[in-house]
Amino acid sequence: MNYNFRKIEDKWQKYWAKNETFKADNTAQKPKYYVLDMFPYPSGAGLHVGHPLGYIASDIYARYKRHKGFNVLHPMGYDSFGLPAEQYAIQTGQHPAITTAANIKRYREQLDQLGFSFDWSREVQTSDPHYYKWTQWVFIQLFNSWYDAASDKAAPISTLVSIFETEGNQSVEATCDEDTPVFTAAAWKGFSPAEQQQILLKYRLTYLAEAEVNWCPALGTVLANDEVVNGVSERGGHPVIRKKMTQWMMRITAYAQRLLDDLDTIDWPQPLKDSQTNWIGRSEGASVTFKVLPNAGVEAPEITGDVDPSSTSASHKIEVFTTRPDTLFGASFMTLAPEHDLVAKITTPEQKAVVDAYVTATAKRSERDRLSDVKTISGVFTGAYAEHPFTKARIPIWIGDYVLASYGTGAVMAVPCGDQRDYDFAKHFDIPIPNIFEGVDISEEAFADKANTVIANSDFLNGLDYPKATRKVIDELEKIGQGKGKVNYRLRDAVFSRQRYWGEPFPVYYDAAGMPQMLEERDLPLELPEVEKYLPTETGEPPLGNATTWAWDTKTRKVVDNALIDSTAVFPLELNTMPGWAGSSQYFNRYMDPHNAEAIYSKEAIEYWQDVDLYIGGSEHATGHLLYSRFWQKFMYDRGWAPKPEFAKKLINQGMITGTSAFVYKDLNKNLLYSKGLVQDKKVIPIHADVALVNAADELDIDGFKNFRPEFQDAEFILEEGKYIVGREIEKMSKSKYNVVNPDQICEDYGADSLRLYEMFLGPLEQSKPWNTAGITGVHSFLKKLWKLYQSPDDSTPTQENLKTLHKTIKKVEEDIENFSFNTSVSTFMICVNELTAQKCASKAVLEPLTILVSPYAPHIAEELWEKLGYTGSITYAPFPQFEEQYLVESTKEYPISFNGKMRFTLELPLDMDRPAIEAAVMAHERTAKYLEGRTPKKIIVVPGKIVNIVG
RNA sequence: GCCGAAGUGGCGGAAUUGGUAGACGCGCUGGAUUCAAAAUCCAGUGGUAGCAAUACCGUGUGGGUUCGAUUCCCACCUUCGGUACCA
Repeated sequence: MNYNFRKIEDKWQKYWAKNETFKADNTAQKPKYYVLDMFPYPSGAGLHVGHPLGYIASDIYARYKRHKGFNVLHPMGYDSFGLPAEQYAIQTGQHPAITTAANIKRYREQLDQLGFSFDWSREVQTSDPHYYKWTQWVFIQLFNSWYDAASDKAAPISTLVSIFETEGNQSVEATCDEDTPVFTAAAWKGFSPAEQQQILLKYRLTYLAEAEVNWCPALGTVLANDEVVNGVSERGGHPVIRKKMTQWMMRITAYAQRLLDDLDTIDWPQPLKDSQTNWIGRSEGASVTFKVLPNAGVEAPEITGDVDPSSTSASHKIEVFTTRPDTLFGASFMTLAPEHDLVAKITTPEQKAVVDAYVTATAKRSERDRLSDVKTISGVFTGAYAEHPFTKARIPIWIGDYVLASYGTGAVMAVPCGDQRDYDFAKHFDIPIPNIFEGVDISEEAFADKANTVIANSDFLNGLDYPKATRKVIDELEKIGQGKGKVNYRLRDAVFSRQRYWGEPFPVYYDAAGMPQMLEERDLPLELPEVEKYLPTETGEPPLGNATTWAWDTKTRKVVDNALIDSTAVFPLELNTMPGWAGSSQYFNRYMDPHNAEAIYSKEAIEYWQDVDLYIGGSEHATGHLLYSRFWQKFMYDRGWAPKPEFAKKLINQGMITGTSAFVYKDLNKNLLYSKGLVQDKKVIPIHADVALVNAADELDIDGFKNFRPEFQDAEFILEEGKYIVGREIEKMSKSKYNVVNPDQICEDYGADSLRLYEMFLGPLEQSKPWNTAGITGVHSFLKKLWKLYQSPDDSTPTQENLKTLHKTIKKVEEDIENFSFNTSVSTFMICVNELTAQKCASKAVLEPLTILVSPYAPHIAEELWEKLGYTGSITYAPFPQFEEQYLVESTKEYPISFNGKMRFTLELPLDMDRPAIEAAVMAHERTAKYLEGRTPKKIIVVPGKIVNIVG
């Protein structure tokens, strides 16, 4: 009987579905193990062979853990809100829900075909109101929380209000907006409700702010920093400009230090940790305040109200952040970012024209221009001067676009002798460069070597090194109240608003005072309204501005027609929607109890499952999803809703499977296509050919190609040896590059088990590697051999040889699975089957454990063979075989021999090796012998002619 | 520029803590089977020299440590990923 993989796979997939074989139990007594894949965005293109790589790996591990006696949670779902469905809707008018549902259906078919052991009863979809009800719920909890820096955790906003009522905010340590005024309890009570709300907004973990954002005109939306790549949008590559807008923000900066510290507690890949560390960008230094000297013609400082007595001081102040406070005496000028608030206030009338021109010119330049053009030095003098905190020297204040408004305070104290950018700026504008380093020549470039710094010409810092000088200068600055030690982070609060339709609506309406009000938990979910157009409105409002029924009636607690808005009982709802990462920041916890309608998940469920034990997904989410999720989890932990401050103990990044694109070469001017070998140095344009039209020998199917690209119907093909040979190049697998290999066809030709084995066999899980279907015959013939081995299983006693082969395999496969080296274990299987076939082994005592070993990798055939061996039911929970070393050691023996009549040592060597051969081997290695003289090694392992191992 | 990963046959890739480099698979060569092909099975396959046994050379380059280095150290080259005027 032949190996009929189609019949077998179909049979067992139906069996698993019918018996709910992989359904996880929330109350089992077994130890738990949670294996999670990053859930996919269901795109219209379906899966290609690269997508399932991580799913296969996690499935192998999940099945392995089941064999090891764990209660395994292995769920799957869809991150189904997103831009492509919306763009498709804009083009076709088709509702995104419809396209999304169709795509999900297709994904599910493809996933089922591969035989994954997902517990589909726990499926979630982020665009399902039953799911996003809880995304909205978390948002409300964030709104109702503040960050108590004293206890270093999030707390309910009500605790903050009671502090305000009893003692004002003077002693409150919180992570809040920089412009938060200081007030007393009495002042607090005197504020109107709207004013109180305004102040609380400065403390909430999610808040509204006028923020400079990445605005993408082509997409009509705001993008987060990680969605902008090289100044253009990650999706579509459209230009992005800076724009000020009122946006919902997430106060992730409150968690910067904890996000950094807790990286040490999780087993994640070092490169990924490095990029998070980099992204958070902690730097230690000091903040220093410079007074701006009064100057004729400079506008008088504004009095910003009576809440903050400190702001009524006589002059403007510039606060800077520096990592080199020790070089304070080398500061010879200051530079402000062109966008800095003070620029307009301190510029002298004489300088006003040039400054304004510079500011306007900079604003016009896109972020991309500014980045690509880092060499040009530009800037202008404001005419104003600041006062050095210690020397009281007059320091000119410049503006320059090398200073970024978004980092630190948007202002720097420029120390040209110690910083190359300051140095270049000073040289360019002829600003003095005082030297404050002992024994260092700064005539050519700045001296930035902290480790070898000795300070000079710096009053009380003279002779000190970097650490000492830093400590001293911070002490002195604190004494005069003009600075303090400070830790600065590059991490910015995350913009949480998107001007899109296909996302979670905010559970927010705006009251008569324009203040945001949250819906209550019982009002959720607030479902997306229907709109006629998915584009932004003509007035630039988000797509939800097109909805006619999008107002909140506070009496009936229902969404009502916009016409009913009266600002007493009926109010407008928020028009923005949440970004893509909202839905993916808690899904791993929701899987624990996905159908709970009363809570995001039950306490029992999360107490049982705790956290993800193994998370597998791509490294492209390093500074997006994986950072935001850690933030949400920490928040949930602070507020007592999650038992662990980190959601995933171990994470593996699977590598990308790249495609091997094929190219034809068109003559630059003529409708001529050259075979690859004939191109040489002719001027040609490479054009993608569909890889399906090329055979394994890189030969193009010319007729097929003419159908594929009708514009070459009449083209002349210049052949070599009667063939048209294409060029090859490794590229990302993508529809537009015509290099996509589809798993359906492979399942059809070779079966899912072959595909699973082959994807693992291709190479190390974490490496990126090119797809090449040719090699799949190797693993496929392994399955056929395996099948043959089971044709007449008997009850015979296994031979020593059989047992050796088996236990060698158990040992290696178990080690490989634990190390995620799935590629080498597939090789081990092949060797095992070849050996057993040669040994003519038919013993059930060997075949039974072998079936269990293979089952995580090739589950369908394993189930079928399991049945052939006479077992009923699924192999899924059969105990993983135990490795026993006794079956491996039979072929070596230890010999005590003497060498040179002086030393005694022991050899471990094959039985068939004679003594003269051993001695000849040792003699041949004089240098080794010399090394051995005077020593007493425990054991020497020798093969003819060479020493393999010396122990002791 | 900075941070990280990686360079091994024609190809994908193996190689426990330093211990027979190239496992396993693809491809290729020869053979068996076949009217023929597919499929299957057997043998060979890093390079150079040799009929052969065998010898020498071989893990990006140049050094170093070691009885012994793909593995450890230093310098450099190349490729890929991340990040970028971060004060």
